[in-house]
Amino acid sequence: MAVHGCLKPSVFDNGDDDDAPIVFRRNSSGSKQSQANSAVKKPSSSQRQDDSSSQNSNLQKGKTVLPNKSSIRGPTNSSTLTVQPRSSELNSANGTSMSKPPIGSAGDYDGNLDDSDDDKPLSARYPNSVQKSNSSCTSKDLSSPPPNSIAEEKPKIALKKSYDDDSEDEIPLSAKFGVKSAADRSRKNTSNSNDQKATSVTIKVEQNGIVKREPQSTSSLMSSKGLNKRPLDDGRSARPSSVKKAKPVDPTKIKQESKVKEEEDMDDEDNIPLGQKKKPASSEKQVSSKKVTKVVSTTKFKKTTKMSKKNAKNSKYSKSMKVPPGSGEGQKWTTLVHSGVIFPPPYKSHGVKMLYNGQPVDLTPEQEEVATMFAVMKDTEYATKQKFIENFMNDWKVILGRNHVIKKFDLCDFTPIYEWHQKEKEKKKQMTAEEKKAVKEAKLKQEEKFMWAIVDGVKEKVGNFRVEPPGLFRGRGEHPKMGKLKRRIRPSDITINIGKDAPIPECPIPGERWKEVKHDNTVTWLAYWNDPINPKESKYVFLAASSSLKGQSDKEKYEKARMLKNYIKNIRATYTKDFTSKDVSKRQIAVATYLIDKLALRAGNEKDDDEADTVGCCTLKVENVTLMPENKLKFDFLGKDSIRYENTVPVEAAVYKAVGQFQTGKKASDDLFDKLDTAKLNAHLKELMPGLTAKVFRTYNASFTLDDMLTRDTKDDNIQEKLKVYQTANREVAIICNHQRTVSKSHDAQMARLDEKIAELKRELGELNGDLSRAKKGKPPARSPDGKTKRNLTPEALEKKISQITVKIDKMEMDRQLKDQNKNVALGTSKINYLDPRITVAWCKRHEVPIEKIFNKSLLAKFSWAMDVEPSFKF
DNA sequence: GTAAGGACTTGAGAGGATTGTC
DNA sequence: GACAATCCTCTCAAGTCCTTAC
Repeated sequence: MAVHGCLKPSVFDNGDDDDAPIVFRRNSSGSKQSQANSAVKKPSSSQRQDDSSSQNSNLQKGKTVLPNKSSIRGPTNSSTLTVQPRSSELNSANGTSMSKPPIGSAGDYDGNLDDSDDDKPLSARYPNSVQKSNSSCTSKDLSSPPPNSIAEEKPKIALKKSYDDDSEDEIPLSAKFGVKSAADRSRKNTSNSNDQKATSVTIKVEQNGIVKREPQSTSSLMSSKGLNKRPLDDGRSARPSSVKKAKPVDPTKIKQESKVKEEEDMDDEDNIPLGQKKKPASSEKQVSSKKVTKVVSTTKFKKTTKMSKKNAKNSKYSKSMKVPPGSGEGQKWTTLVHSGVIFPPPYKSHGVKMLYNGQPVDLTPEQEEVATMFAVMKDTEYATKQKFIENFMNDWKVILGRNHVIKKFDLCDFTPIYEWHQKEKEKKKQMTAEEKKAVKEAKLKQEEKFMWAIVDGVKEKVGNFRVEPPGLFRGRGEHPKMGKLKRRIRPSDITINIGKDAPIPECPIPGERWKEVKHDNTVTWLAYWNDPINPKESKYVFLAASSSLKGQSDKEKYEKARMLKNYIKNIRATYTKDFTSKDVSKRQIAVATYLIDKLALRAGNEKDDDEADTVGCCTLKVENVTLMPENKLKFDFLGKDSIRYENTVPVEAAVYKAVGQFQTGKKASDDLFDKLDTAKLNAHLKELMPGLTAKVFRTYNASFTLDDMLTRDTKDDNIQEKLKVYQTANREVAIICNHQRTVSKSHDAQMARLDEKIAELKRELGELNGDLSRAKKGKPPARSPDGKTKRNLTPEALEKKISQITVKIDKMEMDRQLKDQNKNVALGTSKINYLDPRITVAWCKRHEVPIEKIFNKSLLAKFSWAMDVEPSFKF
């Protein structure tokens, strides 16, 4: 078929852009509430998408999947997915346009035309049916190299390479892509400037033997309240974040182990597939890696962490990684001082009596507290859920005691307490500004000491120093434990982690004591307690996102995703080959990896029965995937947070066939990948790239898409236009990652108001145009609709006014469109977790966009480590 | 080999703070 | 100044992935 016929596997890929990229995107407007709400008032989401597609050629030409049945997670959960081509392909007639900076330019990461397509997220690579419907692709094409007609339009070197690829699956990538070293150099040039900066900071650390502040430009962002920041490359960076609870180091062994470590690294190379072993390594790079090995080898790593370490070694940042004085293996800090945690205030009885069977009932403060927990949730959807009510009643009855009059939920009337609560809320709202300020200051004063920790002499913000108050568990989706009482946490539940020499935080509740005090410097948590709902699980108190420890970890995450770019071609070749493997396990791993790569699915760990029934890739059930005509797969399942994932995508014929095989003879509720779990999948991925796990693909896909779209679509426009480009790219990523949000209750009203305003402006514009033509004939303006006489303006003044109103209308219409498009897409999550901030910072620098327009104060602090990136940075 | 536990990241939503509009 | 819209921060649930124990 035309659709899948164009889906060329990477292994047959000619390494070029001829297989025009698409993004398998979700139609945001079809998501969640929109299906329920917008159907009447507006064209269907899919229609809208299509409508806009005709207007906005950049992103909107796609094939729309029909909206699905009603949402599962309340009315707000479903999302309609649209298979959309990326604008790059649309901008080029034959799909060869995935723009890249010229080879050797500062922004050129690989500088290799042949790799240009391989570097792309898979989701960005395959053409869709619409795009290629007129092409001559047939199903036969699936296993064949692309037709020459396409390849011919490429530079010759690319064409030649494509056929080399076909025949050289077993050849190391480095051999296949000898040109790569040039690209490496290019990348080196790009990134070294960053390294140098980081390194210079690190050297100072070493020489002084003290912790040094971050470069001025970064620290100034953090300097509010006199917060000092530790540079990220202060040495801890040498330790892989995955190293946990490692054994103490014997300093006498350090030198010896250093040597052993190097040898081990070399041995390890044997275990790495040939393709990666020598792959990007120019000799220059290898030398630098060796140096790093020596430096970091003062730390003894367990075998299992070596991958991570090698990962770090490959990272450009590893060059500046030094172990700080006094640190050991897996060590996260040397000294740690903090004040522990703050507890919620004890319950204060309000004395308002609820009704039972119409009669007021007496409750003890403890009983009343739980009743109040339920009463204040009266307005929420939870209060109507049977499971929630059932769990609440079960736990409340324990507190009420066997002999209490309250037996049945149906006879309970919580309204008096609910009304009391509403009044309290209103009272709070009615407080004067001064009163509110006073309350805020009092709270701040009380909490100030808990807000900070001193880590290795540097003051760092603590993330969540407040112990969670008691309440009713608000599990998401159809969580079997929703409504259960989350009891009050006491000091005796809490384990404190603090430096050995630091004063142990005073227990704030007289007569009680901490459960335990530990001095474990291989972890970053300051305190934890067991979750009362899931005692197997813990709640941790960590440093804030802006802390250096978190920043370091963040940086490593993005470097790992960036590294995937170098391996992706080989990985795709491997799984493509395995689509047809006789070994079912291998075939399942191949298909699962393909789906994770292509659709940015989560790994999907096994879940217990007492958790919400959600799935990820490895836990997909047969019923979650439907084979559709023309080699399409329809996915429909509840993912993380019970957010519905709905998508219909064309896949390669081999994948389609394999999925059909995996389903054969199984029940709807059986696992699609019965031979697979996340451990096996990740173990396999690690064979393909050090430290690679399923979630790295999400980061890679997201960051790559952002970088690509920003590079491609940013023009020399005004800031507003540039910001629009950024928001569009951000949105694209959010859709790929399935980041949804509930449509605001007032959305429709807001839209209506905007429409009104636009209509009013248009009416005004019409009048002005009439006045202008009258003015040009020397006539006075016509009376306004309400009969009033208007000022007699000159044609010039009228033209100016017309121009102003036209601009206003354009802006308003643009705002309206964006608002409607984004009504159910959450942009924040990807910005916080998936988009390498260096891409944003570099783009802002290149295009003179104030970074504050993109990152708020919190994000600026969180990403302080990325602020010094060179404008030429490429993901 | 696998289940359980531990340590972290990712995620949506609530509600407060700020900004815009009239 | 009042109100609405938007932005931002905080909260805590729910994931991932690693280590440990058996």
